[in-house]
Amino acid sequence: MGKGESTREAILRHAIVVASRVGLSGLTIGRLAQELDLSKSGLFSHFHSKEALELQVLEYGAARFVENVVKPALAAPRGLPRLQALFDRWLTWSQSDPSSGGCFFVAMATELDDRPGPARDLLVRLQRSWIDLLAGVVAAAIREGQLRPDSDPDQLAHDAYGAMLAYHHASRLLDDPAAEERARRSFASLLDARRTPAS
Amino acid sequence: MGKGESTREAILRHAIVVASRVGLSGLTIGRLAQELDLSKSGLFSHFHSKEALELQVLEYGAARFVENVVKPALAAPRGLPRLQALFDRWLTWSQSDPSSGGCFFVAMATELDDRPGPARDLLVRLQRSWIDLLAGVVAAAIREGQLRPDSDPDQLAHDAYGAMLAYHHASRLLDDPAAEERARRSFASLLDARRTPAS
DNA sequence: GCACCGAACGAACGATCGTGCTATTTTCGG
DNA sequence: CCGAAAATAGCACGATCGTTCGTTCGGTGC
Repeated sequence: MGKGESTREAILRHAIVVASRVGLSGLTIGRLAQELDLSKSGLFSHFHSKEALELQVLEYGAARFVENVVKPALAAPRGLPRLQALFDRWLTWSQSDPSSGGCFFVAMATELDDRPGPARDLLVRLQRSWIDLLAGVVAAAIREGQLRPDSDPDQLAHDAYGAMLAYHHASRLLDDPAAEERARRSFASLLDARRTPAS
Repeated sequence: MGKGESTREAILRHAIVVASRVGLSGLTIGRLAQELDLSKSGLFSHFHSKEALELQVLEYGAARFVENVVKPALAAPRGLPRLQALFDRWLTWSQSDPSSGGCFFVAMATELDDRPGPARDLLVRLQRSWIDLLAGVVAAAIREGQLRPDSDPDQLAHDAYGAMLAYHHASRLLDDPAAEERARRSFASLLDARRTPAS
């Protein structure tokens, strides 16, 4: 890995933390340069435009999400255990180090939902594939006979996302100490309502 | 209502629409002035500071929410009907006119959750009182014997908020045409899981 | 008719935004 | 160890940010 590549990664790593807190529009070249002890132009030359920086931040975030949430959870046996592992990792990711501003993608989702452009398009693709992944694991759990066959995988994926968003809201805005417990309860209820009697 | 008061209200009315889309930080004095055919300084003189403008926008949004969601729903008989009316009105409010950027408070919540200051403090108070109101109506439904007595009102309020956030995400970011249907289903499931056999 | 006041305007401020140029330094293969 | 290439710095630009100041204009009370 050349020098340029390593500083580029350092930039992106820090940019994610900043963007989680102040959004992509609040993510400033000047601020980024100052906090990383670089010159504005030196940092800028890695990306050639603000928009390219934003896209790379999104892609880097997605890569980290796959690395820390998806990949480890896929080690769990398919069906319900894998679904539970995904949710657990997801929750852990949302907490992450306290310095980080919660789940990066939650912040991006509400910022970009009204801002057309390549960044929004990319985020939509990423989020769709994540929800589809969730729904796929749900479908597997149905095939395994762990969830009732009339369960709607997309609806469950949608509701699981809602539980995460509610957790984020309660935890980060309202400082509710019971937020994590509530999130786990929400998710457990979603599963219980669909569980087969046998399982 | 004097001249000043009426233009101040026109400013706030438009500011809410803008802020729903681009956030409070994206809400610019210059932009606001341009879109309302005022001079920057003329508009500014109504508020004396950007922060005061932000606070008034939040307060104005809260007043509109109470007017359009809370007050009409309180006309429904207490207990479950009132809870359902609140959710229905809430959903309608989130859709509102298509020009508006979805639920104003959803946008504010994720923007301000990592930005300490008076604006965040005010928003936290507003959101807490809204969730407490929801929980109160749930508690009434329990006393009425419509929901099982072991139901946790705070958890249900929390989950209802999650359903709204998931709706917002699916509808505004993912352009999911089934978003509204999913939101209604989510909320119905929340109630069904807690309904008393008799009701 | 004169004094006053609220409302709005135009111009300017320092700061910061993203973005180009041109040097200068640093890195690294031969 | 040298020279090409990559990485970074320095400086400047037009635009826009929030904010301040002095001024103008229409209306209202005395």
